[in-house]
Amino acid sequence: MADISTRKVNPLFLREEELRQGIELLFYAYRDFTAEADQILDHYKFGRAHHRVIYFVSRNPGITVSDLLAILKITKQSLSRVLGQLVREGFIDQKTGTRDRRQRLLQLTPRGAELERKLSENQRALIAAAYREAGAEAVEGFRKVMLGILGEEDRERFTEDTPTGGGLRRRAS
Amino acid sequence: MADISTRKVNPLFLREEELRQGIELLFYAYRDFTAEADQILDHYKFGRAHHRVIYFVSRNPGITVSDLLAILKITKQSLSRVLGQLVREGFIDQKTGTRDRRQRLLQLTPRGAELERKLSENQRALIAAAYREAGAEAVEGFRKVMLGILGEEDRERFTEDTPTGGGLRRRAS
DNA sequence: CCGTTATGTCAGTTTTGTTGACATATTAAT
DNA sequence: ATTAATATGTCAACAAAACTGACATAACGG
Repeated sequence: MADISTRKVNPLFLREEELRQGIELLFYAYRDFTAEADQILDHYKFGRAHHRVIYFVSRNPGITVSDLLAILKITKQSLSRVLGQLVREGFIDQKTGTRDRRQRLLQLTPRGAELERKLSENQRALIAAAYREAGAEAVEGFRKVMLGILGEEDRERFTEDTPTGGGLRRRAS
Repeated sequence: MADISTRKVNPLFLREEELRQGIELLFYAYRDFTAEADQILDHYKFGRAHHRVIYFVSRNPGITVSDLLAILKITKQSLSRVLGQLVREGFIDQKTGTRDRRQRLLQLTPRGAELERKLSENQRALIAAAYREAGAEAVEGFRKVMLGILGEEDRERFTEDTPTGGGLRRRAS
């Protein structure tokens, strides 16, 4: 099946080495990308999970708990722990929905917004530097490939100009 | 504050949005990319940590424990747990170094190599599909941006044609 | 011989995830 | 109006994967 000679015959055959490099690029980039904010989080005694919650609440003010769960793909018990901490310590605000009073709409408090800014500042700077160095054309390629890697369900988040939560379609449930 | 009209007035707005998309592309792509192999690993009662060890040992046959630690950036106690399991269950082989008999050179057993192939097959297929769909030019852009994101120390791994461990320079220690 | 290095191990802790069961308030449907 | 479904929360137990700190052993290098 994976005969070496295929390489010469089939121009679409992607070299093993090229693909392995792709795997490793993802590993190293993600490792170094997340390492940035972790130091700041330590200072607040928070972890990466708190960061993700803060980030997506910031991106989608007024998001419901279940929509947040759909994004994070974790259990409500896991979310509850970190979300509870963030609410108790005054970084996130819950207000009962007006249309549906069962919902707890989430939004950052000023304090939460300040932490969010501090956290993503580093990451934006890192991305910005990489974008600047690589050039606009490379960025377009980066986007194309990344969109191909992530699941179809989430792809639309990047094609619309509404933020993450705006176009949240209901899950199969 | 975040008035929609800002977009027309402030050229930094689009930039901000562009950078946030970059952050999210990394989050979603990594989440979905790793989700693939996790199911196979469950079957062996292994986790993502085992996968990383298997992967990098495969890429760098005869790698030392400390070089592996430098790549993974975890503590030796953490590594010891998963590495111990992999050795005991016959996926990885340790042989005493000949030049330096303190070293335990790591390599996959046939069984380990089989698992590695099974695991990365999915990931390679995912990358391959994304590459193929995006086109060669986009792939070059992807590589450029990713290299800009990951730390300078690891960048050389991708410029040489030797695999990951080949050019492992000594750490500052 | 002695200091350093490479590796391993014991013990305890933290973060972040999991399952399963159950409780409450609210909405929607019959 | 009652009942079923939904949105959320909570208790409890557990597991994976990281951490710190302390200590042990073997081998290298001067």
